[in-house]
Amino acid sequence: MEFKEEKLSRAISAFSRRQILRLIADTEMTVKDIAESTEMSVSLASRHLKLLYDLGFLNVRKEFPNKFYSLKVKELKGLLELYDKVIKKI
Amino acid sequence: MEFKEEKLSRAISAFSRRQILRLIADTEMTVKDIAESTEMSVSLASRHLKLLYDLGFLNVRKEFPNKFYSLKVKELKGLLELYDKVIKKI
DNA sequence: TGTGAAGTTTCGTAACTATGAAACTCTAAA
DNA sequence: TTTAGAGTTTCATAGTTACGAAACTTCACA
Repeated sequence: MEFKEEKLSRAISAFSRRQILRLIADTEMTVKDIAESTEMSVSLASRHLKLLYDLGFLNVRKEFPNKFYSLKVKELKGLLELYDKVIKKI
Repeated sequence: MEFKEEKLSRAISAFSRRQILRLIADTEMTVKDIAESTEMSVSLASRHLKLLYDLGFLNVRKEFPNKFYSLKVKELKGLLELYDKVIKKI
Protein backbone atom coordinates (compact mmCIF):
# COMPACT_ATOMS: atom_id res chain seq x y z
CA MET A 1 0.00 0.00 0.00
CA GLU A 2 2.74 2.35 0.92
CA PHE A 3 4.51 1.02 -2.14
CA LYS A 4 1.60 2.01 -4.36
CA GLU A 5 1.63 5.45 -2.84
CA GLU A 6 5.23 5.78 -3.85
CA LYS A 7 4.39 4.71 -7.38
CA LEU A 8 1.62 7.24 -7.62
CA SER A 9 3.73 9.89 -6.02
CA ARG A 10 6.52 9.26 -8.45
CA ALA A 11 4.24 9.32 -11.45
CA ILE A 12 2.87 12.75 -10.74
CA SER A 13 5.97 14.28 -9.26
CA ALA A 14 7.36 15.46 -12.60
CA PHE A 15 5.75 18.34 -14.43
CA SER A 16 6.38 16.63 -17.76
CA ARG A 17 4.34 13.64 -16.68
CA ARG A 18 1.53 15.72 -15.29
CA GLN A 19 1.42 17.44 -18.67
CA ILE A 20 1.15 14.10 -20.40
CA LEU A 21 -1.48 12.77 -18.03
CA ARG A 22 -3.58 15.87 -18.59
CA LEU A 23 -3.25 15.58 -22.34
CA ILE A 24 -4.39 11.99 -22.50
CA ALA A 25 -6.99 12.27 -19.76
CA ASP A 26 -9.80 12.50 -22.32
CA THR A 27 -8.21 11.83 -25.67
CA GLU A 28 -5.92 9.10 -26.82
CA MET A 29 -2.75 10.35 -28.40
CA THR A 30 0.37 9.06 -30.09
CA VAL A 31 3.85 9.61 -28.77
CA LYS A 32 4.48 12.04 -31.55
CA ASP A 33 1.33 14.03 -30.77
CA ILE A 34 2.32 14.25 -27.16
CA ALA A 35 5.85 15.28 -28.01
CA GLU A 36 4.55 18.07 -30.19
CA SER A 37 1.96 19.31 -27.70
CA THR A 38 4.42 19.39 -24.87
CA GLU A 39 7.46 20.50 -26.84
CA MET A 40 9.50 17.62 -25.55
CA SER A 41 11.42 15.20 -27.75
CA VAL A 42 9.71 12.03 -28.95
CA SER A 43 12.31 10.08 -27.07
CA LEU A 44 11.59 11.82 -23.81
CA ALA A 45 7.84 11.55 -24.24
CA SER A 46 8.24 7.86 -24.94
CA ARG A 47 10.24 7.34 -21.77
CA HIS A 48 7.66 9.16 -19.69
CA LEU A 49 4.91 7.11 -21.28
CA LYS A 50 6.78 3.92 -20.54
CA LEU A 51 7.12 4.86 -16.92
CA LEU A 52 3.43 5.66 -16.64
CA TYR A 53 2.46 2.55 -18.54
CA ASP A 54 4.67 0.31 -16.43
CA LEU A 55 3.02 1.77 -13.36
CA GLY A 56 -0.30 0.61 -14.76
CA PHE A 57 -1.77 4.04 -15.35
CA LEU A 58 -2.20 3.90 -19.13
CA ASN A 59 -3.90 1.99 -21.91
CA VAL A 60 -2.29 1.43 -25.27
CA ARG A 61 -4.02 0.68 -28.54
CA LYS A 62 -1.96 -0.26 -31.55
CA GLU A 63 -3.11 0.70 -35.01
CA PHE A 64 -0.41 0.62 -37.55
CA PRO A 65 1.75 2.57 -37.78
CA ASN A 66 0.71 4.26 -34.54
CA LYS A 67 0.32 3.51 -30.88
CA PHE A 68 -2.36 5.42 -29.07
CA TYR A 69 -1.95 6.09 -25.39
CA SER A 70 -4.78 7.00 -23.07
CA LEU A 71 -5.47 7.27 -19.37
CA LYS A 72 -6.54 4.00 -17.82
CA VAL A 73 -6.76 5.04 -14.18
CA LYS A 74 -9.34 7.76 -14.60
CA GLU A 75 -9.09 8.82 -10.97
CA LEU A 76 -5.81 10.46 -11.85
CA LYS A 77 -7.71 13.06 -13.79
CA GLY A 78 -9.54 14.14 -10.65
CA LEU A 79 -6.33 14.16 -8.74
CA LEU A 80 -4.71 16.51 -11.21
CA GLU A 81 -7.75 18.76 -11.15
CA LEU A 82 -7.54 18.98 -7.38
CA TYR A 83 -3.89 19.71 -7.80
CA ASP A 84 -4.87 22.75 -9.83
CA LYS A 85 -7.38 23.83 -7.24
CA VAL A 86 -4.85 23.64 -4.46
CA ILE A 87 -2.40 25.65 -6.50
CA LYS A 88 -4.91 28.44 -6.95
CA LYS A 89 -5.24 28.71 -3.18
CA ILE A 90 -1.54 28.99 -2.54
CA MET B 1 1.71 29.20 -11.70
CA GLU B 2 3.79 26.41 -13.06
CA PHE B 3 6.28 27.36 -10.39
CA LYS B 4 3.69 26.91 -7.69
CA GLU B 5 2.78 23.56 -9.12
CA GLU B 6 6.40 22.55 -8.76
CA LYS B 7 6.39 23.68 -5.15
CA LEU B 8 3.31 21.66 -4.41
CA SER B 9 4.63 18.71 -6.29
CA ARG B 10 7.85 18.81 -4.36
CA ALA B 11 6.11 19.14 -1.02
CA ILE B 12 4.05 16.01 -1.42
CA SER B 13 6.50 13.93 -3.39
CA ALA B 14 8.22 12.48 -0.34
CA PHE B 15 6.48 9.92 1.82
CA SER B 16 7.97 11.44 4.96
CA ARG B 17 6.36 14.77 4.19
CA ARG B 18 3.02 13.26 3.34
CA GLN B 19 3.19 11.56 6.73
CA ILE B 20 3.84 14.86 8.41
CA LEU B 21 1.14 16.69 6.50
CA ARG B 22 -1.37 14.04 7.48
CA LEU B 23 -0.35 14.21 11.10
CA ILE B 24 -0.75 17.95 11.39
CA ALA B 25 -3.79 18.21 9.15
CA ASP B 26 -6.11 18.45 12.15
CA THR B 27 -3.86 18.79 15.18
CA GLU B 28 -0.95 21.04 15.86
CA MET B 29 2.16 19.18 16.88
CA THR B 30 5.70 19.86 17.99
CA VAL B 31 8.73 18.68 16.09
CA LYS B 32 9.38 16.13 18.78
CA ASP B 33 5.82 14.77 18.59
CA ILE B 34 6.11 14.42 14.86
CA ALA B 35 9.47 12.74 15.11
CA GLU B 36 8.07 10.21 17.53
CA SER B 37 4.93 9.49 15.55
CA THR B 38 6.80 9.01 12.32
CA GLU B 39 9.88 7.32 13.76
CA MET B 40 12.15 9.80 12.13
CA SER B 41 14.81 11.80 13.94
CA VAL B 42 13.97 15.20 15.34
CA SER B 43 16.54 16.65 13.01
CA LEU B 44 14.97 15.13 9.95
CA ALA B 45 11.45 16.07 11.00
CA SER B 46 12.64 19.62 11.55
CA ARG B 47 14.13 19.79 8.10
CA HIS B 48 10.94 18.52 6.49
CA LEU B 49 8.93 21.03 8.48
CA LYS B 50 11.20 23.81 7.38
CA LEU B 51 10.73 22.87 3.76
CA LEU B 52 6.95 22.77 4.14
CA TYR B 53 6.93 25.99 6.11
CA ASP B 54 9.12 27.79 3.60
CA LEU B 55 6.73 26.70 0.90
CA GLY B 56 3.97 28.43 2.82
CA PHE B 57 2.01 25.36 3.74
CA LEU B 58 2.27 25.53 7.53
CA ASN B 59 1.45 27.68 10.51
CA VAL B 60 3.70 27.88 13.54
CA ARG B 61 2.72 28.90 17.04
CA LYS B 62 5.43 29.43 19.63
CA GLU B 63 4.72 28.65 23.24
CA PHE B 64 7.80 28.22 25.29
CA PRO B 65 9.57 25.89 25.17
CA ASN B 66 7.69 24.46 22.21
CA LYS B 67 6.84 25.31 18.63
CA PHE B 68 3.56 23.95 17.37
CA TYR B 69 3.20 23.25 13.69
CA SER B 70 -0.11 22.91 11.91
CA LEU B 71 -1.46 22.82 8.40
CA LYS B 72 -2.17 26.25 6.98
CA VAL B 73 -3.21 25.30 3.47
CA LYS B 74 -6.14 23.09 4.36
CA GLU B 75 -6.73 22.05 0.78
CA LEU B 76 -3.69 19.82 1.11
CA LYS B 77 -5.69 17.60 3.40
CA GLY B 78 -8.23 16.94 0.69
CA LEU B 79 -5.48 16.33 -1.78
CA LEU B 80 -3.90 13.70 0.41
CA GLU B 81 -7.26 12.07 0.96
CA LEU B 82 -7.79 11.85 -2.78
CA TYR B 83 -4.32 10.44 -3.00
CA ASP B 84 -5.47 7.62 -0.76
CA LYS B 85 -8.58 7.06 -2.83
CA VAL B 86 -6.62 6.79 -6.03
CA ILE B 87 -4.26 4.34 -4.43
CA LYS B 88 -7.10 2.08 -3.46
CA LYS B 89 -8.20 1.93 -7.09
CA ILE B 90 -4.81 0.97 -8.41
C1' DT C 1 13.85 -7.55 -49.45
C1' DG C 2 14.59 -3.05 -48.26
C1' DT C 3 12.65 1.46 -47.17
C1' DG C 4 10.60 4.78 -44.11
C1' DA C 5 7.77 6.20 -40.47
C1' DA C 6 6.88 5.50 -35.63
C1' DG C 7 8.50 4.51 -31.53
C1' DT C 8 12.05 2.56 -28.08
C1' DT C 9 16.30 1.99 -25.69
C1' DT C 10 20.90 3.03 -24.12
C1' DC C 11 24.55 5.94 -22.53
C1' DG C 12 26.31 9.64 -20.06
C1' DT C 13 25.66 13.53 -17.13
C1' DA C 14 24.23 17.23 -14.19
C1' DA C 15 21.15 18.24 -10.76
C1' DC C 16 18.46 17.13 -7.07
C1' DT C 17 16.95 14.45 -2.77
C1' DA C 18 16.62 12.24 1.55
C1' DT C 19 19.03 10.95 5.19
C1' DG C 20 22.43 10.10 9.42
C1' DA C 21 25.46 12.21 12.31
C1' DA C 22 26.94 15.75 14.88
C1' DA C 23 27.50 20.49 15.95
C1' DC C 24 25.06 24.42 16.86
C1' DT C 25 21.40 28.05 18.59
C1' DC C 26 17.96 29.81 21.43
C1' DT C 27 15.63 31.01 25.66
C1' DA C 28 13.44 30.97 30.22
C1' DA C 29 14.24 29.88 34.70
C1' DA C 30 17.38 28.52 38.50
C1' DT D 1 25.45 33.45 34.11
C1' DT D 2 24.77 28.59 33.82
C1' DT D 3 21.95 24.94 32.45
C1' DA D 4 18.74 22.02 30.09
C1' DG D 5 15.35 21.19 26.93
C1' DA D 6 13.59 22.14 22.26
C1' DG D 7 14.64 22.81 17.89
C1' DT D 8 17.88 24.03 13.82
C1' DT D 9 21.70 23.84 10.74
C1' DT D 10 25.71 21.97 8.48
C1' DC D 11 28.37 18.42 6.33
C1' DA D 12 28.93 14.40 3.75
C1' DT D 13 27.02 10.79 1.01
C1' DA D 14 24.38 7.47 -1.49
C1' DG D 15 20.71 7.19 -4.38
C1' DT D 16 17.49 8.95 -7.71
C1' DT D 17 15.95 11.81 -11.50
C1' DA D 18 15.20 14.09 -15.88
C1' DC D 19 17.14 14.92 -19.90
C1' DG D 20 19.86 15.33 -24.65
C1' DA D 21 21.91 12.74 -28.02
C1' DA D 22 22.20 9.05 -30.74
C1' DA D 23 21.67 4.30 -31.82
C1' DC D 24 18.41 0.88 -32.30
C1' DT D 25 13.90 -1.80 -33.32
C1' DT D 26 9.60 -2.85 -35.67
C1' DC D 27 6.64 -3.71 -39.32
C1' DA D 28 3.51 -2.94 -43.26
C1' DC D 29 3.89 -2.04 -47.85
C1' DA D 30 6.28 -0.93 -52.20
